[in-house]
Amino acid sequence: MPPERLLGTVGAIILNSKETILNKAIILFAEKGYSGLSMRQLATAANLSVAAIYHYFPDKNALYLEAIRFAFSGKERIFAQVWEAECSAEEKLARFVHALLDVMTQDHNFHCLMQREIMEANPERMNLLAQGIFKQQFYLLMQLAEELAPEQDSHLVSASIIAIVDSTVKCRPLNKFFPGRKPEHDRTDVIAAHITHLLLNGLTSRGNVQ
Amino acid sequence: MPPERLLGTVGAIILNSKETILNKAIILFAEKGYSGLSMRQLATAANLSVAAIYHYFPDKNALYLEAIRFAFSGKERIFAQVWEAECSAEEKLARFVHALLDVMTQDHNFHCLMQREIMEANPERMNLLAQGIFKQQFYLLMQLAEELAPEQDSHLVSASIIAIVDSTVKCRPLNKFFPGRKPEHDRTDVIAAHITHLLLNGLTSRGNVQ
DNA sequence: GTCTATATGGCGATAGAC
DNA sequence: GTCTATCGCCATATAGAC
Repeated sequence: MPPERLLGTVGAIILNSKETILNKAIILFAEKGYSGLSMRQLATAANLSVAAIYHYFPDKNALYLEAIRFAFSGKERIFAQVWEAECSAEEKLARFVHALLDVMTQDHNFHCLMQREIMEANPERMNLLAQGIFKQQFYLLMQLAEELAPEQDSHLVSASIIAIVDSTVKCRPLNKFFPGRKPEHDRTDVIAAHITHLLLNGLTSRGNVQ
Repeated sequence: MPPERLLGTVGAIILNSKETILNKAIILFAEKGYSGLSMRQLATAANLSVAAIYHYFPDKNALYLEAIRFAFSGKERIFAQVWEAECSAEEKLARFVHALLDVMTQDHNFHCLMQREIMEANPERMNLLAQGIFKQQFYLLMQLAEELAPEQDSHLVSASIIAIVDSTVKCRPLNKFFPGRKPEHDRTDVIAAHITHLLLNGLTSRGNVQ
C-alpha cells in the first residue's frame, strides 16, 4: 500500500483527494450556496491548495455539478424496501412517508442542495434531477396513489405527498416559533404518523364530510 | 413639485431613490441570493452609483434586512377577508388555501426570499419572520384546524396545510418533468381544489378507511 | 499530484468634489 | 443627494517548480 497523506474520512473510510474535495463541497455548497463558497474556503476545508482542486476539476461550475451528482447517488436504494414490502397500500404509504421524512431529516446536506437546486430552477439541472434521480420513485408513488385513491389525479396526489413531507422538514426551524409547538413535534415517528393519518383520512372525521 | 430624476416605477407610482433601491434589491436578492448580488449590480439595476446606495444604507447587510422587511410588509391584509368571511369552516379552508397559493404564485419574489430565509435558518431572522409576519395567520389557521379536526394536533395540522401549499408552488418547475403532468396542473384554481379536497377528505374514500 | 507565486478582475466600502 | 476615483481585499484561475 502506498504511503498516503490523510485528507479526510467518512466513518472508517479513508478518502483520496478527489473524494475529499467532493465530500467537503457537498457540505459547504449545501450550507453556503454556489456563490457563497469560495475555492479558497473549500481548499482550506479539504486541507489542500486551490491549485490542487483545479487539478481535478476544470472550473468551479464543473466541481459543483459533480458534487450534486455525488450527493444524489444511491438515494433510490433507500426506498426499494418500501416498494418491495408485502403489505397493504395504506401501510406502504405510511412506510414511504416515514422513509422520505427520514432521508430528508438525516441527510441534511442532501435536502439543502435539493432545495437550492429547485429554487435555482435551471431547466437542464431540473431535468437531471427529475429523470436521473426521482422519476422512478415518483412513478411508483403514482401507482400507489392510484391504488389508494383511484378517483383522484395521481400526479397531483403524488406531488402533494412529497410536498407535505418536504416542506414539513424545511419549515421545522420556523415552526418552532409558532404557538402550539410541543417537544414531540421534533420526533420523526410522530410527524410521520400525523402526515400519514392526514393523507389517509383528511381533516374531517367520517360522517360530517361536506 | 420639485424636478425629479426618473429612477423606477411600480405601475403608475414614481419611486424615489431609496424605494427604487429596495424595489430592485427585493427582485435581485430573491433571484441571486445575498452573496450572489453585488452592490455594483444593484447600483446598475437601480440606475445609481454604488456610493449613492451607501448614502441610504450603512452596509450591504442592513440593506438586505430592510429589503426583507419591505417585501414582507402588508401580506397580512390579504388574508383578512378569508378570516372575516361568513361561511363554513370547510369553505374557509378552501379560501385560505386559494389565497395562500395565490400569494406564493403571484409574488414570486416574496416566495423566493422566504425560501432563502428559511433555508438560512438564522434564529434572529426566523423570529422576525415568525413573530412579525406569520404568527397571527398561523394562530387563526390553528383555530380553523381545531374546528375542522378537534381530535388532531392543530399545530401539526396548520403546519401541514402551509407545507403542502408552499412546497406545491416551490416544486412546480420540478414536477413538470414527472409523468402524469397535465396542462391544468398550472392553474391555481385546479391545484387549490385538489389540495382542499385532499385535506378535507384524505386519500381513501369513506368506507374503506383502515 | 501538490505546491508557491501570481495574473486579472470584481468585491464591499470610503473620500471628497459638486 | 449623487457622482468619480480609489482603497485594500478576496475571487477564480493559471504558470511552473518539485
